[in-house]
Amino acid sequence: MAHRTDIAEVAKHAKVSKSTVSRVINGGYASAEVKARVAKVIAKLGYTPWTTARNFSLGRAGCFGLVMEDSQSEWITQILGGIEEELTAKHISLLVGSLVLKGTYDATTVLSWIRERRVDGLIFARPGRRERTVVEAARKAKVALALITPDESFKSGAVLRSNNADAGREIADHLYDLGHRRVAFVGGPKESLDSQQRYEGVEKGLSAHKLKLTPSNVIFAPRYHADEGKAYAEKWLKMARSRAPTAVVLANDIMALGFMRTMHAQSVGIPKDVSVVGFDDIPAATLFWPGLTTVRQQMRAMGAAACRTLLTALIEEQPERSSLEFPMELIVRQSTGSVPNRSVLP
Amino acid sequence: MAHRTDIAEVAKHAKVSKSTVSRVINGGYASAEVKARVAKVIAKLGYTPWTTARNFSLGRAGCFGLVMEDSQSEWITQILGGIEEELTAKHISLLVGSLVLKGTYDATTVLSWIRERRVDGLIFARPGRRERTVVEAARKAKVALALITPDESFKSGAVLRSNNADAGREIADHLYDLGHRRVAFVGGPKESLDSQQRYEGVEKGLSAHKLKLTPSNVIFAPRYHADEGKAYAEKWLKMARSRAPTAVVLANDIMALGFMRTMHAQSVGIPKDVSVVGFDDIPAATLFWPGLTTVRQQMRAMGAAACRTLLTALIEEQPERSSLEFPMELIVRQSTGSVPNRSVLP
DNA sequence: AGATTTCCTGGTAGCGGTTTCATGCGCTAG
DNA sequence: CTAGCGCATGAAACCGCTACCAGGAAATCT
Repeated sequence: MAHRTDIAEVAKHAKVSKSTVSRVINGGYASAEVKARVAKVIAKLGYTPWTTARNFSLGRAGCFGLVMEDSQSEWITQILGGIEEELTAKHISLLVGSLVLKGTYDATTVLSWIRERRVDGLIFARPGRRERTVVEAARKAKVALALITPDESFKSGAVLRSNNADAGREIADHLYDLGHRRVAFVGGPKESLDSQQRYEGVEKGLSAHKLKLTPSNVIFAPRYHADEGKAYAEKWLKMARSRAPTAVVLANDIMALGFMRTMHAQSVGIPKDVSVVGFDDIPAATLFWPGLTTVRQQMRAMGAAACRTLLTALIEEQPERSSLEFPMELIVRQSTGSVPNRSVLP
Repeated sequence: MAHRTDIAEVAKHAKVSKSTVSRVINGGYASAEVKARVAKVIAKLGYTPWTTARNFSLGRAGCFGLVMEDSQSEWITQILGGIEEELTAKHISLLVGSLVLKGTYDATTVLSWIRERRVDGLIFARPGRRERTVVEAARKAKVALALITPDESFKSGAVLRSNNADAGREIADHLYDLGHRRVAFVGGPKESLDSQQRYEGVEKGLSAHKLKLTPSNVIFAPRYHADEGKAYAEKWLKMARSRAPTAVVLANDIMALGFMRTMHAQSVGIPKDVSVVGFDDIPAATLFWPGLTTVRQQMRAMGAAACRTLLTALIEEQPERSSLEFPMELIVRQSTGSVPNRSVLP
């Protein structure tokens, strides 16, 4: 029963046509007098345009989609925060889908979003090789794209990436300043561009101080997992202390925490005996003791920027490719400290 | 230019009317022969109904909204997983909004969802006192409601809650079996029903073994924060070992990790010197050493159930109130162990 | 056999906005 | 004075789908 006021009713009360009301709302031609009168009626009746009808009329979905793997959900809060910031008041909504990878890759959810035209744009957080199919489908369907990824090889959409290289250099400087001369790097999978770029950054940073990452001190783990940190810890424990690295940089926080955890269990002091640096600044990084020195990505800013590019893409034609870089922020906590005495001496 | 096939085109090719095509898609009357013919044409043309148009025609939004505080985002992945499970293939989308509480409470985003009829239903994860306004607004606007909360006092919507009491009892049993006789409980804010129920559960469980939570071993911290765990750790360290609790139950994992971290720093062994139990099973609980014994909420199941109730509410009239309880699962890791020798003796 | 009932189908009317088009008005320029 | 222009307005078309209604055919019941 509860009657719902629609634009026609507003028009009737204000003694104008539907078109005029629509123009007042969306800012078309209208005399000051009419504008005021209509606004008053809208306020009195408590009218709000029905979003679904508007979207339908405009031929759009009024939605952006966010696609990420489950495992990347550490960032979800931050990305969502950034997205919300931009989308609130823009009359655009956000769909969230995680591509849960149950053994075999299944992108049907996102593909159906595209087919059913439920999204006007898609934000991919860290798309991998497997997401290429989806990205390609989106491109063909003229769905706007924003890709949060270090991978520059995508041929369409706006790419937003963190400056891994600079972050690596910053870490190298930080460790050098603390007196470290033997540094190890534990990367993620070889295919991971993040891992690759982080490695190169650290390597460059060290070489600026005439230091090298010797091959024996570099490992690329098959996956980003705490156990890989543990595995390296065990390797470290077997080394002669005089030759063991005094600082270890791991390509993400999970591995770093795995490393620290094992060291803890073996009573190796951090940072007394070895300093540790991670990447990503996941929430758990502060909960640990010692707090993990790590590098934070500007996920919030990237989420917001992704939305802005999508919004502009809805109006203007989206350019073939665009690229935007975000600096990372070194967060120094307690897991890094001065080099142990044993290694200051020759 | 790219022509988009609509239902009329399908109708033309199949030599039937639009209505018939619609019926074939949505399962109305249609002869087997017609069904087959239409299905064939749909497949050939690659036709998919446009969701926005359908929603518009059906007078709905085709969206549910998820509302949670930033601080509860530990659960977001699980809840999302459960929701997706239910919503995929149901042609309903999900909006996510976090009510970021910037000093003063601001619910405008969600209120605008309701006003603009952008959601058919709302899922609240742990609504607090402040969310009552929004819940009330939703009720008035006939938006379906699902509330994941231990609070039974909401007057409308489906309430989904974890069985904190049983979980508390299970913890008590577990600790008793390990030989613990002096147990402490660190709760969250007094107003937190979760905290309250968890306390009562542990208390009941212990009393079943003729044990008591003495008032001196019970604390309710002003907030769920790692520092509160730390504060209790400091208190514990000051106690005479012969009288200090041999096991500490903290009302959430964050506090538990804060506690463990401080103990670590003071070289108190866990579980050698004291056992620790948390609540919630946040991701970091496994990363710590020792792994934290904790209780897991079935967030995934609750998210899924929330969707199901909302979906049925869209069809039938939603009942005034309903309530559903989910068991919690005790996850025994390494932070709990046999009681230290010192306290087995009288 | 005739009267219902059940099944199948097409025409048409919305759903609630936006947008195009035609028209009218008042002003300025030629 | 009139042509031309910019602004203001209303009528009507349109977006793509579903729902209602009417009518015919087939099956079932008396």
